Amino acid sequence: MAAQRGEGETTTTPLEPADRERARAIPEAAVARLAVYLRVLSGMADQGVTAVSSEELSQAAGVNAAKLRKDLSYIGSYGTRGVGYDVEVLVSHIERILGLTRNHSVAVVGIGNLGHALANYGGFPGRGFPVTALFDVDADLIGVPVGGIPVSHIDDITAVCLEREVSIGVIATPPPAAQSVCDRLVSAGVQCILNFAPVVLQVPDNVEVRKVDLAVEMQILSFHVARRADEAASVSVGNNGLGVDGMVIRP
Amino acid sequence: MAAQRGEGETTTTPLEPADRERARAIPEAAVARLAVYLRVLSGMADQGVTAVSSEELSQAAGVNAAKLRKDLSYIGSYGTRGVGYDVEVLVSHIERILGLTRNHSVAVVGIGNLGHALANYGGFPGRGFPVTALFDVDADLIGVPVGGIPVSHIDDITAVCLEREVSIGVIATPPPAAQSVCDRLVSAGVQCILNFAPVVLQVPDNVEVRKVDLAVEMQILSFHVARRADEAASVSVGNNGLGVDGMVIRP
DNA sequence: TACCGCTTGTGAACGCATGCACAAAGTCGG
DNA sequence: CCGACTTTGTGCATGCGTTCACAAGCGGTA
Ligand SMILES: NC(=O)c1ccc[n+]([C@@H]2O[C@H](COP(=O)([O-])OP(=O)(O)OC[C@H]3O[C@@H](n4cnc5c(N)ncnc54)[C@H](O)[C@@H]3O)[C@@H](O)[C@H]2O)c1
Ligand SMILES: NC(=O)c1ccc[n+]([C@@H]2O[C@H](COP(=O)([O-])OP(=O)(O)OC[C@H]3O[C@@H](n4cnc5c(N)ncnc54)[C@H](O)[C@@H]3O)[C@@H](O)[C@H]2O)c1
Repeated sequence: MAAQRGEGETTTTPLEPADRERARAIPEAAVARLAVYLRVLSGMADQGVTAVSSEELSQAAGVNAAKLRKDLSYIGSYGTRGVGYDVEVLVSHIERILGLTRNHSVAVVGIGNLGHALANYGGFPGRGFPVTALFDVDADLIGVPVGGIPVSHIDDITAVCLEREVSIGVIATPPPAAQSVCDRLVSAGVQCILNFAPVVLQVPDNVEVRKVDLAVEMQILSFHVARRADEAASVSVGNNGLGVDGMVIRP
Repeated sequence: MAAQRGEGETTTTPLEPADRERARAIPEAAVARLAVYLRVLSGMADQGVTAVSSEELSQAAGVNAAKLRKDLSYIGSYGTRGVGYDVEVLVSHIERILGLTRNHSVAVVGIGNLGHALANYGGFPGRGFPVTALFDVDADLIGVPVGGIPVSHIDDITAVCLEREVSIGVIATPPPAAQSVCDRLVSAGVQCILNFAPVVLQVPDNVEVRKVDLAVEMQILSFHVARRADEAASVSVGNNGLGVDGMVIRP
C-alpha cells in the first residue's frame, strides 16, 4: 500500500491474477526459504551454471529435496521433468514473487555501533535494498555522512521518509527509544520494520515487523548446550543406553 | 508421553530427572519465546513487580495467553491458580532451563563492520554471554583491543578457544571465508555457532548453527510489501484514493 | 469451614508444515 | 518412433505447534 502511487497504475510490475492467488497462499516459512534459494541460485548463475536439479539445489540450500520442490511449486511450475530447473528462469520468478523487481529504500534509525555497521554494509544496495536515509538524535552526528549518506535528525523523519520513498525502516536505537521511533516510522508511512532492539513493538495491523534478537539467539544456543550437557550426564550415570522413550541414545 | 517413565515404578533418583526429560521435549519455537518472556520478566523485576498473570505477561511479550501458559507448562508448574506467577520464581526457572546459570564465553570471528559492533556491544556480558575472544586475519588488527579485548590471529583459534573455554562462536567474516572459519571453530571444540554470513554452513550433527540473515529478513518484508501492493491493486480498479481498509494511502 | 471467583494447567481439536512415495511428463539414445 | 530413464509436481500421511475450552486448584471472604 505504501508502494501504491495514486490510483490505478503502479510502478511495480503487477502480478498475473493466478500468481496473485499463489503469492497469498505461500507459507511464511517457505518465503524465507525462497529467499535462500534465490541467493544460492544467484551464486550459481554467477558461476555460469545454467541448469540445476532439485537434488543439487536442495543440497546447496541445506534443505530436503521434497521440501524444495514443494516450495517452488508454490510459485508455479517452471521446472522440466527429467531435467531440472533453468537457473535464470527460477531466479526471475522468485524475484518477481518476492517483490524484488523494484528497489526498496531502507532507512536506518540509530547510528551507533550497529547503525554504522548497517550503513556501511555493501550487501544491501546490491540486492535491491539501497539505504537512502539515516536518522539519529545525537547532534554531533547530524549531517555527518556514514556510508555516503548524511545523518538526518529524527525529527525530520516524516519529511525525509516521504521524500525518499522509504519502504523499510530499520531500528537500531537503544531499547527505550525503540517504540517511539517505531511510532514515528509508522506515521511517516513506513509499513515494514526490521527491529534490532530487544523490545516487543506494538504496531497497527497494516505494519509488518520482523525482529532480529541476538540475545535470544544466544539463549537458544545456550539451551542446546545445557540439553547436551544433561544428556551426557544422564548417560554417564548408571544408564542402560536407552533414552526416555526407549530410543537408543548412544549405540 | 515422552515424560513417562519406562514401566511401573522406576527408582527414585534424587536428581532432577523430571526437568531433564522436560527440557528434551520443549519445542524449539517455545524455547525462543521463553527467552523473550525472560527478558520481559527481568524488566518487570527491575521495576519492582513481584507477581504477574499469564494475561499480563502475554500482552507484554506480544503472544497469545494460552500459548504462554503452554510454554511455561513445558518447564513445570510454577504458577498459583487464582493468582498468577511469581516473577522471581519464573525468572530463575527459565534461566535454569535455558542453561543461563552459567556463563557462556563468546568468540567473534571477523572484526570488520559487524564484528566491531558486536565486540563493543554491552548487552551480551550482562546477560551471561561475555565476549572473551576476537579473531581476524588482517595483520593490522591483530593485538588491537576492540571492546577491551585484543584481536587474536585466526590461526590461534584452537588454542585460544580451548584456553578461554569458548562455547559460542560468532561468524562475521565475508561469505567466502565463513565455511572455513566454521570448520576451524568446530575443530576447536565449539559446538554452537551464530552465523551472520549469508552462506549455508555444513557442520557435523553435534554442532548447533543458527543464522542471522538480514538480506533474507528484508526480502521477507519485501514479499509482504508486494503482496499488499497486489491486494491494493486488485481493489484499485477504478480506485478512489482509498486503500483496502479505507485509510488514505499517500496523496 | 464452606463457598465464590479467579487463574492456571492441560486434554483435545485444529491447522499448518514436513517428508514420503509415485504418477505424470519430459529427455535421450537407438 | 519408441522405450528406458530421469526428475518434477503433488496427494497423502504424519507430526508439530497453536488455540480453545474447561476442570482443577488456590486465595479470599463470610
Ligand atoms: N551493537 C550490537 O552488536 C548489538 C547487538 C544486539 C542488539 N543490539 C541492539 O541494537 C540497538 C543498537 O545498538 P548499538 O550498540 O548500536 O547502540 P548504540 O548506543 O551504539 O547506538 C544507539 C544510537 O541510537 C541513537 N538514538 C538514541 N535515541 C534515539 C532516538 N530516539 N532516535 C534516534 N536515534 C536515537 C543514539 O544517539 C546512538 O547513536 C540496541 O537496542 C541494542 O540492544 C546491538
Ligand atoms: N555489516 C553489516 O551490517 C552486515 C549486515 C548483514 C550481513 N553481514 C555479513 O556479515 C559479515 C561481515 O560483514 P562486515 O560488514 O563486518 O564485513 P567486513 O568486510 O567489514 O569485515 C570482515 C572481516 O573479516 C575478516 N576476515 C576475512 N577473512 C577472514 C578469515 N578467514 N578469518 C578471520 N577473519 C577474516 C576481515 O579481515 C574483516 O576484518 C559478512 O558476511 C556480511 O555479509 C554484515
